[in-house]
Amino acid sequence: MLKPCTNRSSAKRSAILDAAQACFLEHGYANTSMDMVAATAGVSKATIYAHFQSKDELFGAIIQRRCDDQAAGLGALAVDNSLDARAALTEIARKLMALMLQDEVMGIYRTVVAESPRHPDLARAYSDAGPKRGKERLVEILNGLVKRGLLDMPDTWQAMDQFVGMLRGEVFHRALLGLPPSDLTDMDRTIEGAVDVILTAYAPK
Amino acid sequence: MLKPCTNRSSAKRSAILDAAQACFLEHGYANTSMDMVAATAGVSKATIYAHFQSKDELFGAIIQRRCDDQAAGLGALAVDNSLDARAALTEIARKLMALMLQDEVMGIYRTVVAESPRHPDLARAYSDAGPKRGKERLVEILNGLVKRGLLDMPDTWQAMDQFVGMLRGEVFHRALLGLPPSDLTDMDRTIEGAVDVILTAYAPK
DNA sequence: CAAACTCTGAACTGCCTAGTTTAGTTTCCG
DNA sequence: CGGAAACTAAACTAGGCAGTTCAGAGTTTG
Repeated sequence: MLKPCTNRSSAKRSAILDAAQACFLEHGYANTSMDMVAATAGVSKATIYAHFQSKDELFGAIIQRRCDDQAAGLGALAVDNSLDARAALTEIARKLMALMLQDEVMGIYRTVVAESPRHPDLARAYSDAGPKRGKERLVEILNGLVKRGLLDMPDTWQAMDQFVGMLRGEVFHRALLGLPPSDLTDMDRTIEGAVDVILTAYAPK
Repeated sequence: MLKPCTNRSSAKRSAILDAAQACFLEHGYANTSMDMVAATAGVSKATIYAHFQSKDELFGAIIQRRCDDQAAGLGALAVDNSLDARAALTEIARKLMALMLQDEVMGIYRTVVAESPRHPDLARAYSDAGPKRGKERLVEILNGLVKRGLLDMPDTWQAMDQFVGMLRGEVFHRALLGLPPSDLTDMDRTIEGAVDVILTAYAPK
């Protein structure tokens, strides 16, 4: 009864998740009603409650699914082994920025941040399944560059955090608040700047 | 009628703002009812509507007031002119981190981020009155260091953004999601690391 | 003291919400 | 084909919410 498992059923389940995601990201958790989700999914409200016990559980399922998708996208973060340090860092930075600034990703982040005081367990789950995995992947990549002697990082984890921090900066901040990007937030300049700083600060002796 | 202006009146007004801020930050905008605010403020709901036209306006007034407070706090960002570059940057970083990580500041930021899709004008007002002013102040300070020949920054604004970005990093991210700080987010190490990187990257020739 | 201003408390309107139930319909699979 | 599982539409419960209204009480000021 709770989680039907035929083909038809799982199709409906997906439709519900898709619709709910769209609604939650657009209107926020509290401003989304189950009727709205039902209408968007083209499904009756009873069906939603056949698949998910409550609005909360539905919300959790969406975050979970998004994290899985995002984790899959992290595969794209691989870097060609023949590149020099500058090219490799620039490549990573471009991919990472593109990943982070997707509307969906920003929307999820906003929603989780918004609800984190009321859903702390969910915030943790999101952080572990999403950003944490991404950061681990980045550390691996940087370690690769260090092993090849292209960079000299005493603490790869910290260097990664600094790199990501610089990339986020104003661009990310404006995107998070939904403000139009300004001249000062030109992405390419941000990337180039961050790469320059990292290269200078962690140049091999 | 709309904005009474005697002493008693303005005392009530403050009480309402204090209570509303506490409620909004704790429960979020959508989950806070005007009855809740009235009860917290020890005031009747009618009185709230005598001072503020709507829940939205009340919300806006809180953000505005917080920004003013925060702007006042930026005065504390002054730096002793006798300090060398490392000491000056460390000093700024400490003050900035302390400022950003206050519960109130984090709460406001979370709430504004959460509501930005539904209140874009408010997001802009917040950004202009809060973070933007802080960043301008920081640029001034960095320019001071550049003029004294302690740093060589081709683009002070970008360097500032990088500095702040590195400072935020994992610490800020965890605080925003309400996660407990981990070993990896030790504040002093973050500060020292960011200062090191900036010093190396922007050392005068 | 008295008029003008301000606040209170409670009731009230009209609407929206999560979640349930019911009775009837569609789809699937053996 | 027949029964079981899944779905639908709509009504329903029970409650919460923004915002209004008003008679009366408290406060300020001239």
